[in-house]
Amino acid sequence: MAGVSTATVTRALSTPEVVRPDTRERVREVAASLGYHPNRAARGLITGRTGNLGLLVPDLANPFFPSIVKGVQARAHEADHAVFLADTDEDVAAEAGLVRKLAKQVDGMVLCSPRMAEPELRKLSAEVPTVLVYRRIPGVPSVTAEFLDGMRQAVNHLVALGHKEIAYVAGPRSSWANRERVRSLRAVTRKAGVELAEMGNVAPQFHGGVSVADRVLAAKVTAVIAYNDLVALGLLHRFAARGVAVPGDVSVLGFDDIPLAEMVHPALTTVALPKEEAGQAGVDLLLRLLDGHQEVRRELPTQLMVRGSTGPAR
Amino acid sequence: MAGVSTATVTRALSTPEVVRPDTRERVREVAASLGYHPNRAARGLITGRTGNLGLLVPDLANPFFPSIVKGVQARAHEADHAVFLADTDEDVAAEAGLVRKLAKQVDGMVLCSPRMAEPELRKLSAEVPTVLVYRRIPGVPSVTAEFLDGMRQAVNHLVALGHKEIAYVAGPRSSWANRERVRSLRAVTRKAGVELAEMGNVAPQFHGGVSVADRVLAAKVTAVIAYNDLVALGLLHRFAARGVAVPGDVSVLGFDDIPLAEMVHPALTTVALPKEEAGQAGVDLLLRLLDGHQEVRRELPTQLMVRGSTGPAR
DNA sequence: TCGCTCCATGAAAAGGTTTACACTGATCGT
DNA sequence: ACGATCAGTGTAAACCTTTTCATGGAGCGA
Repeated sequence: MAGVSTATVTRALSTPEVVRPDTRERVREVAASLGYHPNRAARGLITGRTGNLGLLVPDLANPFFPSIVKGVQARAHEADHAVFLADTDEDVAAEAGLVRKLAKQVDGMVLCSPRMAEPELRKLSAEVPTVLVYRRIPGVPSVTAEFLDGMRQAVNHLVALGHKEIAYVAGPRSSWANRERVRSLRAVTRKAGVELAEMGNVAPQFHGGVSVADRVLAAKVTAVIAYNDLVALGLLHRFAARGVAVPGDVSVLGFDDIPLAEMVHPALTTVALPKEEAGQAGVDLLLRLLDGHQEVRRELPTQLMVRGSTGPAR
Repeated sequence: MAGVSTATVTRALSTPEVVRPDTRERVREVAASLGYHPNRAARGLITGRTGNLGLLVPDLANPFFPSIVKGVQARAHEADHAVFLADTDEDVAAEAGLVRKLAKQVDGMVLCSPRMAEPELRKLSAEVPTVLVYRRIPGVPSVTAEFLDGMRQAVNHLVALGHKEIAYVAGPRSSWANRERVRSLRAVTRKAGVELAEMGNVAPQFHGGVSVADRVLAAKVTAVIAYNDLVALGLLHRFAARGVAVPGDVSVLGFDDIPLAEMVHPALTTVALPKEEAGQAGVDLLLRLLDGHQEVRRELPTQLMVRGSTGPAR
């Protein structure tokens, strides 16, 4: 319709600088008037790039993840990539299979804090360009946050309030994030001369916090740090039911800063992890990886959000 | 490698019954040992089916939607389809564009309560097979819930508790769901002889509830039904801050039954809408639509969840 | 034994792009 | 005025499947 060959059409659209300006404009106008867009499947066939990214999350119902998905989504669309989403429903066994299935149709994958074992994950990352979000494995590009610094802020805050004995409610043993948090917390409390009572491991969910709340009280601590906000909310819930005042009797501190943290009463003091930013950074790293660059790792800052659930020690 | 042509390979894998059993097995073994899987893009080129579905949600940060996404996701994977996710960030203007971009790469789209204007939506559904979730438009397949019945349960519950004057905090004017809820609520309250005070419209979010809470109190009602749970939680938050007892002074009732509803104190009484089920049903309808069946509409049941935020009228 | 049917398989086209290569005409230097 | 260069464009192959059509051989009835 523009009186040119298909080759010129393709050039006018994807490498505009090589066609004469008037031809280019004509082609583009006709394309627009026809609503023509190149078929991505056909293009992928020859370029080897699909323009699609895969994103894997363990459980979208955990409010931590939707924010990450949003970040990935937004950044990917900016870069004109579409996003395949897979939710494993915390099914570790299914994870690898899902990734492999998706791998065929994408240029690369963003894996969001998978529980998968390290060797498996490493193998996967050799098969398909992969970026890890909130998990770190040597040699695999990853986005994480400064857990150590976050913990330091949290503990310093509690110390400043006069707390000397702190409980930590641990998350799943197989979770990398939990191991990191424990490690950071031990280091920080040792340095601060604070006594640390570890308990758990609980499921990283509301009911996990509910189930461990009574043990926390029995430990006679004046403050408790939870693996994440959901667990902290579970603690708050059970404390309220037992008539334990927060922060009067015990201070509660979470991790993640999910939206709910602000909505409950008392609002939850928590260490905010970058979520949308992490998703965006994940996509950035992945796209750069696809372009041959080899940026290995990015570590984002954390920020203590002081709200109502922490106060002076009893 | 199996000593057969590509044609036989494709047959052995996709229409096994037409090749001789021994050939079939040989091909399959070789395929497995090579880790061969047909390239979906190339297949799509000729079959016209991509095996991909598109899913559009207005805001993944609204806890109502992740559940739906999970449902869509799960059902799609069962049917061996992958899911493209798009989050419009409540940007109505971008919605149609996003859908059109995605439309090229998918067999069909599940549109989750889009704000888009009806004519636009109708046009879109002519361009690409479409199923609407939580929105109904004549002639377009859709999945909704029995709002009227849900409202009846809610109002009957309040009436049984002795409430005679009820406020409704409306959601966005452009939202179909809001219009439905208002319509149902008016019908039900009229029949029950209950006085209805409507206020709003507010954003369907926590801060929407916070911002309207004082007006609700000023209206001197004994119970309030919120557009959705987030708004209800906003109300609870502000009531708590003002020292208004729930349900002592005022009963609060939400809509949706998002996970948070159970986690706050007092736990929120709410009308549960099927979420995962709606997502699954959406995929079911879409797949059936793609097979030429024309199931037009599905309406799922709702269920009042009585929790702590409602009690006898003051 | 002949001809027919039917089953299993192969050859080739088709699907919508991109890209290597070839070609044309104009510009430039001499 | 001639050849070389270069910009702009077209031709055709390639990407990886699926599917239509053709082919060959076996089985069967007469």
